[in-house]
This record gives sequence, C-alpha cells and structure tokens, in this order.
Amino acid sequence: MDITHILDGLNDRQREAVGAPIGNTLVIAGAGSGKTRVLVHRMAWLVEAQGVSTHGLLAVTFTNKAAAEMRQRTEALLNTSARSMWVGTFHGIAHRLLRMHYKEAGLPQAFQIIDSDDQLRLIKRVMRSLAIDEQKWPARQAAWFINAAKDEGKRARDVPSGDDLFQIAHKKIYRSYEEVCDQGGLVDFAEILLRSHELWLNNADLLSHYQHRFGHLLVDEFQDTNTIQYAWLRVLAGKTGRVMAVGDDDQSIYGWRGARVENIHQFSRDFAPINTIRLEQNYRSTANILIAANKLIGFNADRLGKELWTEDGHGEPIRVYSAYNDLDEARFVVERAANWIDQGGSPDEVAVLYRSNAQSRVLEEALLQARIPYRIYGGLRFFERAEIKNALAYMRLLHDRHSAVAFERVVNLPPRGIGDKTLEIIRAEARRRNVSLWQACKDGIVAGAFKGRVANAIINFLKLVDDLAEIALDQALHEIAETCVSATGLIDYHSKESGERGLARKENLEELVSAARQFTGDLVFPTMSAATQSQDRLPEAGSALEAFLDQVALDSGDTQTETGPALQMMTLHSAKGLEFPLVFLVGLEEGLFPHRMSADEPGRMEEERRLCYVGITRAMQELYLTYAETRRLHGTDTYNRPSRFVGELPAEVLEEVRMRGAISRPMGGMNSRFFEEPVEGGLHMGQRVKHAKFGEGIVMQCEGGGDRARIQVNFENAGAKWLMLGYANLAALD
DNA sequence: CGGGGTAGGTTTTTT
DNA sequence: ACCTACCCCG
Repeated sequence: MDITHILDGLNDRQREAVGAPIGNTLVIAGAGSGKTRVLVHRMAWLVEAQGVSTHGLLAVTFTNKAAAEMRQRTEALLNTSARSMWVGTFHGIAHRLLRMHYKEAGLPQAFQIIDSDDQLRLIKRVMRSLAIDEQKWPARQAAWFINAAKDEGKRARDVPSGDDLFQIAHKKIYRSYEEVCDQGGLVDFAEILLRSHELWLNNADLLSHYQHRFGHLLVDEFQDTNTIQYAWLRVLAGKTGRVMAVGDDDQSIYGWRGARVENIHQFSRDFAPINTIRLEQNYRSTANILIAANKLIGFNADRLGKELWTEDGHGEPIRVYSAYNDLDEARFVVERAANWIDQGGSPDEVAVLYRSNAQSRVLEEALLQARIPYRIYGGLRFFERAEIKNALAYMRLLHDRHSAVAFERVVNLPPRGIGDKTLEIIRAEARRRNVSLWQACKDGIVAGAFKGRVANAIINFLKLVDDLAEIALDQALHEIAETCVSATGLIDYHSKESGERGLARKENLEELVSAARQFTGDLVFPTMSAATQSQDRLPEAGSALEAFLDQVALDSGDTQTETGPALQMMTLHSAKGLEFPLVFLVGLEEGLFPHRMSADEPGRMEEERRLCYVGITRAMQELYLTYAETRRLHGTDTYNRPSRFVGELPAEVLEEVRMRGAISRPMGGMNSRFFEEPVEGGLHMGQRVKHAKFGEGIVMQCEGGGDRARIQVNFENAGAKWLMLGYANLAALD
C-alpha cells in the first residue's frame, strides 16, 4: 500500500513519531508542534502501513470536541468511515463499556448518569438525612471530597478513617451517598471511570477480551490524566497493548482537579521500554513569542525539558501595556482590536484571554460600545441550564418513570401544588417501602393517603406524564422533546420569567427541540456526534430517546451556533489547544494571575506559570500583555502589582506601550512603575505588609514625609486605610 | 405554596 | 457587584 500521503509533509521528528516502532511511545509535544497531526497520522500509519484493523485501535481524549476532531481527521486521511474504530473521551468510552456490560459492572440496565449539579443536590439530601450541619461542612466541599476520592480510585470503604472530624464526616457522607447512588442506579462522572476500572479488575475474561481487541492505544493530552484514568489505561494495556501517549508537561493546568503530570514520568517506568520523541518545532508563533514562552517556563523546576523553536522570523515585539484601571485596560484592548480589524483583519482572529470569568464583563461592555462582534466561551453550558434540565427530566420520566432525579426535578414544575411537605411524605413512604417516588405516589393515591387539593395535584401529575408517554410512543425524538417542552407547561412557565431571562429560556427550550431533531438526523447520517454515540446499538427507533439522554449527559452541548466572525473571549484554561493571530493576555496582576488562591502551595504557583505559558503560546503573530494598577473586583477596588510573570519575560522581546495623550491619573505617584517606587520606611508601592490589627494588605500610596508621612494600605479584610507611617508599625512581608 | 427579600460566596472546568 | 440559595411571610 502506498503510504507516502501519511508521511509526506511531516517534519523529521513528526515522522519519527508516526512511524515509531510498534511498542510503547511517549511523545512530548510542545505547543503548536502538531500533536494532533501526529496522533491522526499514527493511526493512519498503523492501519495502512502495518495492516492493523481499525477495530483494534482505541484513541482516548479528554473532550468531545477533541474526539470528534480526531475521528474526523483520521477518517479523512484514511478516506473511509472507520466506524469500528473507538475514538472518544475517557468518559465516553468507559460509559460505553458500562452500557454493554452493565450486569458485570453491577449496574441496573437503566442506570442513569448524573451531572455535577444533580450530584450536589443528592449530597445535600444525604447530608440532611444524616443530620450533618451544612454550615460546618459545605456540600460543595463534600462533593469535592467524594470526587477526589473516586479520582484516586477509592471507594468509601477505602477512605482512611482518620481521627479528625473532617475526615470522619466526609467518609460518612461518601458512604451514604454511595448507597443512595447504588439504590437509584445513579452514576456520577467519576463513577463512570471508577466502575469501568473495577469492571475489568473483577472480570478477567472481559478484560482479556478487550486487551486482545485493542492492540493499540493512543492517548491525547496525557499530562491531564488523573490516577484512575492512568490505572484504567494501564490495566487495559496489560502486557501486550502498545500505547502511544502524547502530552506536554508544560501545559499541565488541571492539577487542581486531580490531573497528575507525574503520570508522564510514571509512564516511562510502568511501560518500559519506551521510545521517547520530542516535538519542539513550532509552526504557530513568531520567534519572539517562543523566546518569551521558553524563558518563562524555564522558571519551573522538574520539567522534562523542551525548547520550542521556529524557522520563522522574530515578528513583532510582545507589547506590554500598563493600564490605570480595568476600564482603561478594556479600552486599550478594544482600541487595538479595532485597529486590527480596520487593517483588514477578521474579528475571529483576535482572542482576549483572562484568568477568571469575572474579568469578561468590562471587556464585554467596551466591545459592545465599539460595536465589535464578540463571543464569550464558558459560563453555563447548554445542557446544564435549568430550563433545559427540566425539559430533559420530563423526557427521562417518559422513558423511566422511576427515575428519582427526574421526578424530584419536575414533580412541581411548573408549580402545581406539590410542595415540600407533600414531597417529604412521598419520600418517606418510598424509602419505607423501598419503591420509587413514582410508585409511592401511585400507591398513595390508591390507598387514599392524600386528600383534596394535594391528591388532585398528584393525580394530575401522574396522568400528565403517563399520557405524554403514551403519545410519545408514536413520536419522533424531536416531537417528544416538543411535547416535553410545551404540553408540560414548561415553556409557558419559563417564558413568563422576568425580563430578558424569560425570553432566553424560551429560546433555549426551542433550541432543545432542534437539537433533538439534529440528533435524529445524526443517527441516520452519523457525523460528529458519532464519536460519543454507541455504534454497537444504534438506531432502533425506541432507543433514540435513551441514546439522546445518554449523549446529553456526557456532552454539554457546547457546539455554539456560529453567527459570523467574532472576537473570542475566554479563560486561559479554555484556550488550551486553540490558536489566534492576535492575542491579548489581560489582568496580569499579582493576586489575579497568578491567582492569590494559588499563592501558598508551591506546586500551584508552577501551574499558574504553565497557564501563562499556555496563554503566550496561543499567539501566532502578535501578543499583548496588559495589567491594571487598579481593578474593581467584587465591588471593591483592589490594587495589585504587575504579575511576576511579566518580570520573568526577557526584556529584549518586550515593548512597553505608552499611550498617546495623557491619561488623567487622580493621584500622583500611581504610574506604571508603582511597584518599584520607594516609600519611606523601607516599603515600596505594592508591597505586602502586615498590620497588628488590620492584618495583611498592600501599600497603595503615600503622602508627606518625615514625621507626617502617611501611607495608604489596602487591607484584605479591613479595606483601605490611611495610616501614620511612624505609628503604623507595619511589617514588610515580601 | 410561592414570591420576594437577604445572607453568603465568589479560580480555573470536563465529563 | 452580582448571583444563588435559602428563609420567611402573605
């Protein structure tokens, strides 16, 4: 077979990776070095040059988007629709295994995936029934604890008991939560992975079947794997599987949610002997951008080591702008973005990246004013919106009348007179007799347990759902969706909500119906979403609803409908994997980026630096870094020094932007160098100081001298205070 | 039962 | 500043 089209157009390193001898391979792929390309070509090479069946390939990614892209590009390269090839997210693939082998996994056939929102509700209920004080142990924290344990492969019984109250309380919650999930056939995200790992450990035959089937495993973004994902992979690979892991330790930015960069190191040991290949040639950015990125990331210790280079020229310098405040920063960004567009650039070539979502607001207003079209990524995902989840809950009830999660959600939505009191009675009855909430209602009505208005309300609800289910039998998926949106009264209820919200919710519900229509279309002509669908049990008409509900649980429906070119705004985290000709990295201030929450633990600071590295390496041609001396955050003004990351960049590729025309600055002494300007008493502007009574704060300004010198300090807890320098007795912290 | 007021809490996000 | 979750009252 002619395989030149697979190896042509690759550089030496890429070709080395694609054609690496069959065996375990680690590809350290720097930003913009063509890592997806390598993965895709490797798969094509295995198939066409090595005669491996697409049936024996398993490719794992983290996001549905990445999985879809990989499948699509591989199919394009192979010029076939490789439906037998397993390409998906860790969760998607593990879920598919659980559906196929639910019995061996100890799950009911109708097990239901719950999202983090459902999970939190459930945990709250569990805590209430355990009479655990939610003030003392916030439910969010408990959810975090449980998920972290599961990510580490630990069941409640595996959690060390310990003698501190925190551990005891959380272990108790975990155990009880586990019970509730088991009873209701509920599977949270972490559970999908944990359970499918156990599925293999407990079923040797099954494991050996899959080990035999998947002779070649490919893993994308390997630095983002957590303990359970790594274990899962290791078990599946066994002694015979060949793994190609592609990743970049310098782009590991998800340590805070359990990802372990160490897995890259571990891989070399557990999968020895391995072939390591580095991809360092960058095809994305100018040399100046890469010089800056290399220098910055050099401040981190324990790297595998890697230096990006390019054949391209130096390009523009990296421009640094010191804004007076966040509004000035936004104004600057918008002005420069407008210039880009005026000079013939497209808005969608421009990205504004920030550390936290709260920063988008000012920028948004400025863009609105300048009439630059923009799109904000992040925020609530489509299928996570309350109104959508309500409609989906009705759809689930039609499919499975016994789903407690769905029942709880819509039993009184729109309001129909079944309140907390009544619900509590239903719950208690269901628990006592060990039946579903639905069943408890039905039986309760027969037994005459409810009176008058309440009884009527319940009867009406039961009848509504039963009737709709009856109708749904002859309906296509999108018609069922339509029914659940309209006939339930949801759309009327939601559109009546105040102001813009009502309109938005109405539109979202309509969008759901078209998503359902789209989904049915995809079943007939599998396209992108096929990546997450289970191809082994496709279109039987009756299962379309089931398939839709599953799909929706694992795919947040992020596919935004493109409406013309728009400037992109997103957090640094969501920018990973993307590239833009013009990038603005805003809010480079100590406390914001690096974020103050990451200041204490040393590992976290390095992760912040990697985040900055990710941000810088998104830029292809031009990069702007901005920071503001004053920023309004959570309603109060904060005063921060420029980020240490700015100082870590090589001066020779930076250029400070000075604005034409003076900007009025209310106080003297607040210029761009304020962090270096001396104040008396060995303190300087922006210095962190500690006061006996007010705690820690930052020096903002000073006036006067000698005995009358006064200093303004913005305290974290006490706010801004003017103090007499002579009496304040401030301790310098830096 | 349901709407409205208030207290609390605000890094990052996928599945 | 703003959103959300919960509590209290009509």
